[in-house]
Amino acid sequence: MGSVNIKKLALELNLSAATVSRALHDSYEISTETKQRVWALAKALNYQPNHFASNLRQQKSMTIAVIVPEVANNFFSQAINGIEEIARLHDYHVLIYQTHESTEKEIALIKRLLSGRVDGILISVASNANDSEHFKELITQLPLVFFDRLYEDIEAITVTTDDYESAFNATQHLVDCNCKKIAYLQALNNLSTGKKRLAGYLDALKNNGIISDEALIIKNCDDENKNYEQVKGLLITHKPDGIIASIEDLALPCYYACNDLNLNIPADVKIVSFSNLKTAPLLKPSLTTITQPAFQIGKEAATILFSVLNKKDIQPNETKVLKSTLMIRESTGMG
Amino acid sequence: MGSVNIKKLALELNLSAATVSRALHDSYEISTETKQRVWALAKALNYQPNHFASNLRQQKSMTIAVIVPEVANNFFSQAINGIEEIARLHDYHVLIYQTHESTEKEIALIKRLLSGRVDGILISVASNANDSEHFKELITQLPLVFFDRLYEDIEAITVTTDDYESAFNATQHLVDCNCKKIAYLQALNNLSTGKKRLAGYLDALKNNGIISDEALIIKNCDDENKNYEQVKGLLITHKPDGIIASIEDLALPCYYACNDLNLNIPADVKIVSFSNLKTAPLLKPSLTTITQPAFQIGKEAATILFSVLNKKDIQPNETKVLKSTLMIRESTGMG
DNA sequence: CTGTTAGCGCTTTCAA
DNA sequence: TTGAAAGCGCTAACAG
Repeated sequence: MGSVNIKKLALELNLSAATVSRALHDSYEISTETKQRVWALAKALNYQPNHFASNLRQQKSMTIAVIVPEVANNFFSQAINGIEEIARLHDYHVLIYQTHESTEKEIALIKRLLSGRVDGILISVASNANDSEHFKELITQLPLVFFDRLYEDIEAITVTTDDYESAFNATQHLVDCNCKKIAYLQALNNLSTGKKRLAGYLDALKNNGIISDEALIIKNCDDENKNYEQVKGLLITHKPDGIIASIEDLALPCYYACNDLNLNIPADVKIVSFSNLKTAPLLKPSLTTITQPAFQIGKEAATILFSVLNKKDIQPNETKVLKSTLMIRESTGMG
Repeated sequence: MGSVNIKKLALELNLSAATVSRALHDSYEISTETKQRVWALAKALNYQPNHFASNLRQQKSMTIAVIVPEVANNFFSQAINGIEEIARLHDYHVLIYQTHESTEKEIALIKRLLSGRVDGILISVASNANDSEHFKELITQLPLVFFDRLYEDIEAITVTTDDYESAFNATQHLVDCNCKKIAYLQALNNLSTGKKRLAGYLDALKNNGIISDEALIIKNCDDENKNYEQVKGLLITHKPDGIIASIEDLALPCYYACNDLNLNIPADVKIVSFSNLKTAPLLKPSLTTITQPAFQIGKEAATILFSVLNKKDIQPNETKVLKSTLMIRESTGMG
């Protein structure tokens, strides 16, 4: 709180506060000479504008909020990176909040944000999503863009990836590798993201005349150990020769379980996972991944949000779908 | 901007704005009955206080800033996670900024933050640190805590890990594994973090009667490919049997180079890296790591910052040093 | 081109 | 226990 404010500058320069304010904003109404004087003194005294005052006055905050389930997640941290880049371009600040996959925290957060604290929101919703009620009011009050994870019953701007197609292609890839029994590790069951991935898997099977089997579909749960036990049980009981992990965290138990059961990847069982893990190629053996363009998604979502904030004409339910990349890395499993 | 404000509540309740404000803050001066009425209406109309107005008035922002080199980094994203947890406990908001390892961006940022936008700052400085001048002013104006990466010439509160000891122990570990020629991949050369790690390595060598060799020390550069080439060159020319990577990103070129040169890890060369990579145990072969308690560091740093904000008695140069963990994972290199 | 005035929404004296 | 009034720092309308 450098107590040097506009009033002080005005006093020192024998000008009015209004003139100083205008000069600082490089207004066309102010003479070059006056501007120079103001700028010089502002610099000399290291004047820093008080954002709260100007926000209060202008009813805008030059701040956006990003709400994600977790920051410590390869996808989200990269997306935030992209968002941050665009925000800086617009001289905006970025508030980051985590829901830790809890809708309750999401609701509490959104309530807090309705106070005009931010001009817009970028959100990827919590996985235990059930009730989208809290968004109904929100979207009438604040520009909002959903990225990656969204509520289907809310008409809003969304930036997602080709979840259906990429799961479909991944499954087809396993079929092409002669897998006969392809299991699926399901997550985000409540969200369109999860539903589409599952649908892609199921349709790809059907397309190849393979009858899907409920027993080959494992539902993710919060407990890491339980996930591990489930996958291990699956491998023992049903001996699948292919597995699709619908989120990164579910690929890990596959590796551990295969190791414990002396199963060879990919000789005995091939694994494909949705993942933004940088070191996927270095895993033992390399993990074949469906990689979402996280950084790009962040950039796109932020760009659209700023278009709305700047009143560019954007459809209120504009949807952008980016492409994921299937990175096939099959090794013999011996190396 | 729910246009329901204190004035509106006051009008509706036939009270003055002052009374409503006091009631909302549960002031002892207000009758229970009035409080009840105010709370009821506030809830009914979904009143949300305007932070900017109250911040302006109270000269505090209920917001802290976190400045990190990158969000998409296993250490920093986990640290942010810890910070966020503590901030929520105190009902504070968290602004996140990235410097992308550029001191210039750091300086620009800090200037922006001097406007009273935040009540305190948690920072891990950019790696090309050279000039700490911009902090000299900052620390006189705002409570600030350095975590992990700091400027040595600034008297400030710091939360770090045992960089010297952990590098020392890692080197000793390699010596104990019969390594005779231990290389070091140096990073963060300008920072105490990097200097201490290097010193730990050098002292451990000396302690074992091993003469250190400049040629075995490779300096990190921004270019990934160049790092790879350097490491490859090191392996070809000097054939080290042990390598310490002082940051996670430098472990990767080791893996790639060894692979290209048909060198077996750890049979031909053992690798230890500072790293917070969750999948380190799954790498081909497993990576032995020095893991910093990132989440804990974030929590500690934030906790100390809030102690300062709440005027608890804290030494102006309190330093906290947490312990890293050496996670040894040696495999035959055949699996 | 510059100044005057008013007010953003809230909190805090001071007075009743 | 409540109200009136002032002001945090800034900017926008209006006037000159």
